[in-house]
Amino acid sequence: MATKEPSFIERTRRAQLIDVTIDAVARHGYAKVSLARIADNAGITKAAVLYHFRTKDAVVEAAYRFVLDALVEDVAVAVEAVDVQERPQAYVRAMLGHLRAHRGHTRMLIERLGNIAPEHTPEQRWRPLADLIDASVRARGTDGVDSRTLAIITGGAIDAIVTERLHDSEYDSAAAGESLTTMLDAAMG
Amino acid sequence: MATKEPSFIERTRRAQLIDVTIDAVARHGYAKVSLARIADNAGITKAAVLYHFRTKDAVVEAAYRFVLDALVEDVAVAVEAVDVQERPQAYVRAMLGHLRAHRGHTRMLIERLGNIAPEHTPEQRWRPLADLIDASVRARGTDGVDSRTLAIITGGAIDAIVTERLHDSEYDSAAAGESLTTMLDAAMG
DNA sequence: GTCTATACACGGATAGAC
DNA sequence: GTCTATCCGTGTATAGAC
Repeated sequence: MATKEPSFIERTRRAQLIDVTIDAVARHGYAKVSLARIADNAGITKAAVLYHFRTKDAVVEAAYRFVLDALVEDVAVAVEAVDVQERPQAYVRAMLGHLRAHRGHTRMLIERLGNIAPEHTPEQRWRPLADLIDASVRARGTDGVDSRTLAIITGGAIDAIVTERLHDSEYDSAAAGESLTTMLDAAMG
Repeated sequence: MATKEPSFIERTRRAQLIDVTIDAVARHGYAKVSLARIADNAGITKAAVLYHFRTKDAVVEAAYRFVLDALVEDVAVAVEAVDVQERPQAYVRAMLGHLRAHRGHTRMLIERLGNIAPEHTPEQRWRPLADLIDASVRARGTDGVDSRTLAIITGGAIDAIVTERLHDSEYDSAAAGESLTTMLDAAMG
């Protein structure tokens, strides 16, 4: 039972709305994005926006999804390009690199990741990295490593580095990433 | 010229409002606290709340301040109780310990720290720990350590550990703290 | 000095006109 | 399929009761 194919206008409008929403969040922050602002920047009325999305949150969620998918895709490619032992470090570098390359996406991602969305458990955030860590330590022959904690620590550290760079564009997030990978490497034995 | 002494009722009401606000945030999250809810839980009207505080944000800010002051005080005592070399580790332990002891304060703190308040630069967050790290490495005779980055990484890691515990009260944040202090110790040379 | 009543502006959501 | 009119909730300002 395939759902109805969306029309051309439908897809165009949704893409446009996602685009202006990402922009609005980058400019004014997650909390201050109003439906009116999104509608205004898209050149339509509030109700017209709510025709294409059920609620305002759905618009923002879609924009977040878009940005997140780009990140996940990018990181996945980078991670798979290297040897199993080096994947956790590649994860860190790819994450920071992607956000440096897509500065407009940064604020959206960090402000959302910080918040607690009912439907996204924190596990979804650390599980992928924890799996990479498990595989890496297995390949190294080390053991006794708590991959969950290591992934949580590393993820939090990445957030903090990115946040710092968002406020100070002179901050060298690549160098910070190297410090982090070094610490991670040592912790994995 | 000293500012006017606040009356008994004034101090009592403010304390009560701060209390119900902390509770409301712990229950429903930072974003969903409305002035109406605060007023309701305190048994007065919205306007009465705004008599004691200029705006809704001022109420929430005061509640945040209250919770933050308790944390800072607690951590400062713990840090000063130990030797200079061990202070960064004591900072981590005290931070996690305090949040374990005041679970009702946790959500308030992390949701606020995540957000970007215009008046609070991120430096205020990492500077104290960076100073402890600087003093510690000086005492150890190590050098070449980027204390800013190390503080940012550690602070982000603490946030992530606390967030995880907020969602899974079975999670052993003390053990995670030990992993973190070990990593920090290694990074300081 | 402390509070209630009321009124307004704005944001989000819905019903129904076109 | 798109937008107008409208409604409800939230934050804020003012007047005035006690």
